[in-house]
Amino acid sequence: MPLTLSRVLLLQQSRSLPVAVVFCVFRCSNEHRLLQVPAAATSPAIAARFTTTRPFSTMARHTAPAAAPTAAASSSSTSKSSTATTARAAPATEVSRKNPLAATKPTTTGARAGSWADALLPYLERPETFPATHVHSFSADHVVVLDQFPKSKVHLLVMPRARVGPRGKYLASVEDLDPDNEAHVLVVEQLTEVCGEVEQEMRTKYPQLEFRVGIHTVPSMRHLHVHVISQDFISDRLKTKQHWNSFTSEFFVPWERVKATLAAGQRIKMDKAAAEALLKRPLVCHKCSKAARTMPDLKKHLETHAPLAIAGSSPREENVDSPLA
DNA sequence: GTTCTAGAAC
DNA sequence: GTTCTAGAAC
Repeated sequence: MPLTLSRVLLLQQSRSLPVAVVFCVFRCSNEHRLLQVPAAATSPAIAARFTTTRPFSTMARHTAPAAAPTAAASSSSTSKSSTATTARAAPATEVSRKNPLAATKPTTTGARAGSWADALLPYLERPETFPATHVHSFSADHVVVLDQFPKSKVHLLVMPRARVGPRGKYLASVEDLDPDNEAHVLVVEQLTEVCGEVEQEMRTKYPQLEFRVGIHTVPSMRHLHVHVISQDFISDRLKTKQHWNSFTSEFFVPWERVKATLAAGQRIKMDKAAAEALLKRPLVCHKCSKAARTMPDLKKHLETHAPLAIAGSSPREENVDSPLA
């Protein structure tokens, strides 16, 4: 039987395969070429992002039918949240097999109901219906979602589920938050706690990665979501200058700053024109400030900063008896 | 000729 | 948010 990613993770989790073996770089069937899995990478959906040559198109997307969870996915329950978080190991249900957008209901925040801007809504309404490839964990108050177009190796979204926005709707963005509203203050406290827990969990699982927690000044998605994103930016889904600048310029606002502003009794008011200008900034490496002419150039450069375990396969590795070379 | 960007459509 | 693609850049 070929040693697939799913099987390796299953064996590792059932303790029948030493962690060291999983950590090794090995070659398997035509399905996968070089496979590098960190020792602690027990979340299959995220661990899959550490597969340097596995096409990301094999992962489920927002707008595509959700894949049924693999055996490995069904056995992953590592969250130990202190806020009654339920780690996901849900079966793929009718809802999750359909296009999530099909389940959206009319909203009152402007854009057409059921549009792409509402793609996060089904996660808020029925987090229990999604497989572990989509929902990391949830409680009555929050849901932690795996971004389906991750711009880094680890990219999650933390969302509040309280319907305390205008007219009893979900909060659309941080601009909805009122520092004088007790329910909103509670939401901010809970979000801060969950974000902290998720960030810590990811730091523990992926000690070679750095993380940032924050929001986009002008979010494209309608429902309030906080990004927990690793700082490698090694991802096939990172494609445009706008993607890059949205996470590496001041367009990305640290959650701590949002929290501090509200704690000072001020509402959040974004300068959208200034923010949009940030997205058009020239490409500059977030680690060493090296300028890049094009996105492909920048992405090549980012590989030089990536931790060894997640960097793309080196020319040397590619030359070692690759079955596909 | 190919690569890459950026704007329209969804 | 993504996809598609015209045309700019090389």
